[in-house]
Amino acid sequence: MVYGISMSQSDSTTKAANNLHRELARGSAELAVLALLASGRCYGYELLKRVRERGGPMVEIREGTLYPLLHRLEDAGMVASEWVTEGRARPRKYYVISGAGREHLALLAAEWRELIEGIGSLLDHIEEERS
Amino acid sequence: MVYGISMSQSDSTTKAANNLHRELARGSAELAVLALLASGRCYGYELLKRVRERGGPMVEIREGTLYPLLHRLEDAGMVASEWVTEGRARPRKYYVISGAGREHLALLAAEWRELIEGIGSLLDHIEEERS
DNA sequence: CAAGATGCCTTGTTACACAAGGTATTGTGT
DNA sequence: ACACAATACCTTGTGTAACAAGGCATCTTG
Repeated sequence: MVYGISMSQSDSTTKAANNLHRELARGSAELAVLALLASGRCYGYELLKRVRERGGPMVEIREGTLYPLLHRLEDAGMVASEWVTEGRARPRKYYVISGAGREHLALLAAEWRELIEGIGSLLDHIEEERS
Repeated sequence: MVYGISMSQSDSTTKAANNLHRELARGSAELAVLALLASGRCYGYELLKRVRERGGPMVEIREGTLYPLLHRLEDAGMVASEWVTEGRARPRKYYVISGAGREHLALLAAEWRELIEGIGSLLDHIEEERS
């Protein structure tokens, strides 16, 4: 009505409410993957499982997210990859973090801490007002 | 080359490294705005200043981000708006958080805590390996 | 022999963040 | 009087990550 958009309110409301939690975790996939690779080399499918085990419900990574991410990181020189065939198993593409990758991880982790602090201070503020 | 974009690799590398910190903070704008509005009504320009003061360097919000966000929140019923003209000053559009907005804020805050925990457990894990 | 797990990948869609631009008023410095 | 910054709202176009959905191929299990 105000902006002349031909969309019912219930639709936009539902959409907004359902999808928003995805936005919060945006960009965290990169931090998660680099953090895991800092512990040792992994192949893609392995990363998917590890994130699922240790990352909790908000850090889920899908295949359609992970593989393009790994390719971006490799193009940027943050990781290197290597195909490994063990015995009769299917070939796996192992990823290893590079020096630049570790530096970038340190930067990302620092920014992550700053973000936590910033949001935390905004959230703490409501608590004060309400008490 | 890979994506058909006429961009040298050094450019794309630089770009990736520089812009990634924006991705981490993605989606946090909504949480920040709702948190501020939970303390009391605000107008847009005021929100920009408050986030700058209390949000820290990672929670910066630009005008081109804030105003569409407020409109989305209003369309979704999370906030209500009201034009107020005080004396001879320029009219201000005040936003007030709604009941649904508070519920949504609580949900977002809970998800935020889960995200912190998940990423935290992944980051702690490297510390262990390296010690 | 079918179905699921393993393991890699891509294309198309969606949604947000932002740079850049616009409009208009008020206050400040010279 | 005039320029400039601050106030205060807004939009369009571009970039990009996340994802759903799909594909390919092998191995294991019922």
